[in-house]
Amino acid sequence: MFSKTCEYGIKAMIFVAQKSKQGKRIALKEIAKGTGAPEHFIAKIMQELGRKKLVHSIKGPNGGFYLEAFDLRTSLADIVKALDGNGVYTDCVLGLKVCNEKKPCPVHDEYRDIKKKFIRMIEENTLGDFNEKLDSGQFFLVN
Amino acid sequence: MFSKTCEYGIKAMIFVAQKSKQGKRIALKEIAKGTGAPEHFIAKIMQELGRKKLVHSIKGPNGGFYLEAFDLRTSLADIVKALDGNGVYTDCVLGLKVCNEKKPCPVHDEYRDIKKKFIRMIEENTLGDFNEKLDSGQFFLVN
DNA sequence: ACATAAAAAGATAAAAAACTCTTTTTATTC
DNA sequence: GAATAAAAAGAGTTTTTTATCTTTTTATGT
Repeated sequence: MFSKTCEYGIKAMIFVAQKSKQGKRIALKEIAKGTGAPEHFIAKIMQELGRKKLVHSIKGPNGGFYLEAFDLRTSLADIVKALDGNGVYTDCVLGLKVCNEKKPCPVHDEYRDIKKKFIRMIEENTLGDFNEKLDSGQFFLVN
Repeated sequence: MFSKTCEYGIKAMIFVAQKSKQGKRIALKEIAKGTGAPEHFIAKIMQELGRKKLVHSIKGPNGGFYLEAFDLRTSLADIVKALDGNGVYTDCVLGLKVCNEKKPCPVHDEYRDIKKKFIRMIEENTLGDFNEKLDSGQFFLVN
């Protein structure tokens, strides 16, 4: 579904969002531990998310990654688009280059609805939502 | 979503099903052309599908791949399982090792319904269905 | 200013997926 | 039974993804 890069990225953003709420900055090492991602790999991912302004960071002692309150409005879709591109929106399930309403692939019609729901899911779930749900023990991020 | 291997495999099976209906055997070269897959690559894929008995073949002149009437009951899910494994059934969208009803990931509940629909889609669409729909011009397999 | 702690950047390596080439086996037809 | 046509099998290459290692830059506290 998502690339490993994207999976790690999502987990990391949720993790940072959580800690960030307490006004803390989080070091790569902690993010790696907290998400189960290899440290240097998650470093690259955070850099990319940083370039795309989805997360912020400060170098040096007491530095680390953090989110502004503002950033809690970031949706899963934003992260996915930043790391995996727009494939979720544009690609045919069967990988056909030509597949649209006029020239539908064998499952195009049936998939339309599924795709719509999936996109709604990633667009409507924000880091802020996850923070709240996590507080109330409604879900877990286990490795 | 699916691996390239799987995408090619699905297209190839639909293609063979179509031709097979006319009692023809189809050579790799034709399958490659018909699906846009590299010939030697689709060869490997057909071999694997052959081992798993989803398609049959005969060597030598006038040989090629074909399906029995029986095989038209093969579903997309059968092909996906043969080539990509059971990930679609078992894996968490976020790639978490632990994600279930007791320890749900952040989008587990919402994804449950989507997954269910997706699985229904691949299980209920068979090669036979595609043959029929194709005959009535309801869909296309373009590259 | 210096030591230190952290991220950023760059380069490299390992693993997996996608793709290709060559040889062997099997069936067919003449 | 020789020539031929096709798939099967095996080995190899390329590309992409995932992961690691090293160096540089930047900020902080003393």
